[in-house]
Amino acid sequence: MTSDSMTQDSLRTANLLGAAVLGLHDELRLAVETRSGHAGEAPAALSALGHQPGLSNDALSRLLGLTHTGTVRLADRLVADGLVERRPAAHDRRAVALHLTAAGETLRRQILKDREAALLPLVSRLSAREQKTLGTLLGKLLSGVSRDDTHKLRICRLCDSAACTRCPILVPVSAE
Amino acid sequence: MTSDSMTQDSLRTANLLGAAVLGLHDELRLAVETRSGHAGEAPAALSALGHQPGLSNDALSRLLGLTHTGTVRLADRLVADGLVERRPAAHDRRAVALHLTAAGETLRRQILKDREAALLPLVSRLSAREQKTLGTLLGKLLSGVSRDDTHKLRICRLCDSAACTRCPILVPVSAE
DNA sequence: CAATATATGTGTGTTAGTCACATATATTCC
DNA sequence: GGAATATATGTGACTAACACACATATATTG
Repeated sequence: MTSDSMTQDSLRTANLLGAAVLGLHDELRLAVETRSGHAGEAPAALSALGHQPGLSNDALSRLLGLTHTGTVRLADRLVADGLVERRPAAHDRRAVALHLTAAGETLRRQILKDREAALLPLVSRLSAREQKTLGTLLGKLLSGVSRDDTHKLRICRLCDSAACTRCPILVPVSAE
Repeated sequence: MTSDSMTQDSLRTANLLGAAVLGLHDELRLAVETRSGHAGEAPAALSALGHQPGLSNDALSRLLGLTHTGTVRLADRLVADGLVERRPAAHDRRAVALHLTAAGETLRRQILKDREAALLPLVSRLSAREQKTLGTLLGKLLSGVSRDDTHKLRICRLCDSAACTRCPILVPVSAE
């Protein structure tokens, strides 16, 4: 195999990966936005607050990739909808601890279920062996994109912790 | 392997796929929006008009998944930026044929290059054999999501036709 | 040729953000 | 123990990228 054809093959695979990411993202976005009744980062916010209750606005903004202000406005909307409540933070009287309400927790579960319902039929078209291979390859790709710890949490902001066994990117606490 | 563990493994793979889609989509969105100076579907519109010059507003709206009105406004912005021009359509005097200007074509190439620059280093972390396997698996996933012909074109709206050899989902683009 | 369907575009509204700025609390450095 | 500085939240004003309701122009069909 010449270097040129290798490059050409890599380009093809890269392009195909881009198409898959775009096509699947469309599906997943539709799934989580329809249920939540909110667009943008609202579903991710609910999911992240499920993982890490008591997150501050500031921490949440880094996780979602929004500005601080945008996150405050997002929290406003979620509070207005009765999905999130602002509590005083434990050790910092400036900070706010964001927590899901019971309604927020219910909605979060439904969002994750809808996301799963969009993904599972696709994965199920593959054999058990193919699924295992896909998992390995995705793990390698993800370890390539992920940067610092915040970014890793960011990538996982819509994950279902119940389904995330042996997460390939939040790997052990070793040296970062 | 019990059915339960199979389901659990599938769930894990599905979740991992979701994380990869989200993490990669973040990267790709940043890449194409930064260069284009527009958010939302503008980069995809430029790319799609590269594939299919002369697309009508109506056809473009279906491709991008926007309402007709949203597409008209998007075209307004692109025309105002000198990237797109509206020409009379060939056989329908109601319709408008959207074409890239020279500046639009240049920007389109840059957008595709930026997208490729985000994807290629990731794919290159895999061996040639792994890349081939990934391509096969992605092809199967994509044939699972893609529905009608319009939807297939939609998935490919940001593809680089130069890199897309042996596209696993797309029927020939010739006739519109 | 009348009725209907299709394609574009305008006025108005909404959502999800942004930036600039103000306030309150922590932290750090003499 | 202050003073300077950093951090965290929040408000006012604005913008981008859409959506909906409606109007107009052209095609198509009965």
